Amino acid sequence: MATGRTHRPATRSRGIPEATVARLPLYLRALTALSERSVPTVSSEELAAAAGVNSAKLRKDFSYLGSYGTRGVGYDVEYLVYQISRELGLTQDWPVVIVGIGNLGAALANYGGFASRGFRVAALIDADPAMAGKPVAGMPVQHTDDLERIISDNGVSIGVIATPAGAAQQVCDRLVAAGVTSILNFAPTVLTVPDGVDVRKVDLSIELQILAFHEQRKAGEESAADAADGTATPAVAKDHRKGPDGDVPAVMPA
Amino acid sequence: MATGRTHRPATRSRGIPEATVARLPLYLRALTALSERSVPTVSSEELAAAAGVNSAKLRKDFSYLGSYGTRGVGYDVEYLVYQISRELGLTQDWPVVIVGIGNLGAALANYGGFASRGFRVAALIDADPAMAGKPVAGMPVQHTDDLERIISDNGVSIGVIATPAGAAQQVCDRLVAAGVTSILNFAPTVLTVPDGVDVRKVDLSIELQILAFHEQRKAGEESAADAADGTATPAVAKDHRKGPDGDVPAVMPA
DNA sequence: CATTGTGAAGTTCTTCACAGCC
DNA sequence: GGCTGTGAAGAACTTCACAATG
Repeated sequence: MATGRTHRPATRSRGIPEATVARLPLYLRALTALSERSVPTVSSEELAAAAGVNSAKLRKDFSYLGSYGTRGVGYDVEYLVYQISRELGLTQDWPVVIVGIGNLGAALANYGGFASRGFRVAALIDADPAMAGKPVAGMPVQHTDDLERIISDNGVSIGVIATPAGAAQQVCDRLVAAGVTSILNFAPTVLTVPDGVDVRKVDLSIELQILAFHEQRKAGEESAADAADGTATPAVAKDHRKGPDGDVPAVMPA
Repeated sequence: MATGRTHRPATRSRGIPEATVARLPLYLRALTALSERSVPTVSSEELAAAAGVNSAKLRKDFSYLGSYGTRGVGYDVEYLVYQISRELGLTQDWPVVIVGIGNLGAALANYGGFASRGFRVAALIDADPAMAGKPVAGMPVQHTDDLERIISDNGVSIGVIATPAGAAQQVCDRLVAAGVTSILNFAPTVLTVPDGVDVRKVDLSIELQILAFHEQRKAGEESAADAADGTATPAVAKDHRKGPDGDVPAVMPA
């Protein structure tokens, strides 16, 4: 399955676990906040709390990057910010295109979090001719016809798909053919891509469905046996919000 | 510090693995598409392809729900749709509130994927007095002052936070105090909640950072494979994304 | 006999617990 | 003394492979 892999001596990192990679941005965000407050060093315990993970996990994660801490002291904030940024490839500029400028696409275009992390929105692309030229987030929307040229001219390797589900695969194919090798997909559909292309997906309704599952679990402990029943009994499950809050008070943020 | 311990793995006897729960919405989406095409039955192989997972995993996932298939034949589409919907708690109506009606909040309010999955946007809430009364997605924005009443009146147990990072924790505390027990957080900050409250997180810039990491890795290995010869033939690709997916694209460890 | 359902093996991730160092 | 770094144990998840079965 793994295509012929060659050594990549550029970075010393020998395979950082995917789970760790997924947390690095979290650490980076917490560290950036500390940096802005001019905090010079931080312990794994403090940083872990700020990032919402446990300290053993954080230390283990950092151990994959190298030994960047000082025993008895902690980690140098600035130094860590730099190391993690470098590891994530954020020391360079990544031009991205957003395809599909509907409500979500426009919101993404306006989202400040991209620019502040080394991502530059190079172009906004939409299939609707009526959108062409219209300014969104201070930049004119361009037509899909020019997709290939835009990708090429700007050296874009990361594309964001915010089109309706029906158009996503087609857009994806064109992005990939034009040279894009990483895609962030907001369309609620499974994208098929060639080897070597990374796809991450964000599905808003899926997140809610997962919450609903757990919510349902909380709602009642009474019905014990309603599982592998087999009988398709049209559930009459009625929405029954839990009692008038008689529970835990909000946690006090430090 | 954050909550000392935020356990959730209280997986009782009949607990469905979290990784499986995260995939159920994916299966449901694929099944719904088949259902609309009036396909009566589907094999694990076919359904797995449509959902972007491998068939062994899918069968294993379904085995946690019960024995809903027929050996030699496959799964009854309608029946599975019902069973998964029930398992996810989608046979009931879930009123949700969206707090923070900026670009993203408005996009979420307009997102059709919620309604079609049993989620009903019960109210839009914003702290800006200028927004109050303004219609967004055909419904008037209400002021934060009324948050508690809105939650209570509508029996809301799921809240979506789309405010700036600085306001998120405060909004979260109020939602929780008012009775919300599941939160979908779009603000780029770690939320601290009492035990019993679920938080899922979607962070757009984190997703891009993870892509950037892999993108950086690719730089160096010449992709002799898919030269863009115009044939955007998506070979049977693998959506080799890793991670807790359901859980990690943007999942909060809690 | 095609396909499910599932023990068992394999892999990845998390947590523990403590040696090692400042 | 305080805190990092990490081997090892443990838990969760994935994949294999094949018996079971309609």
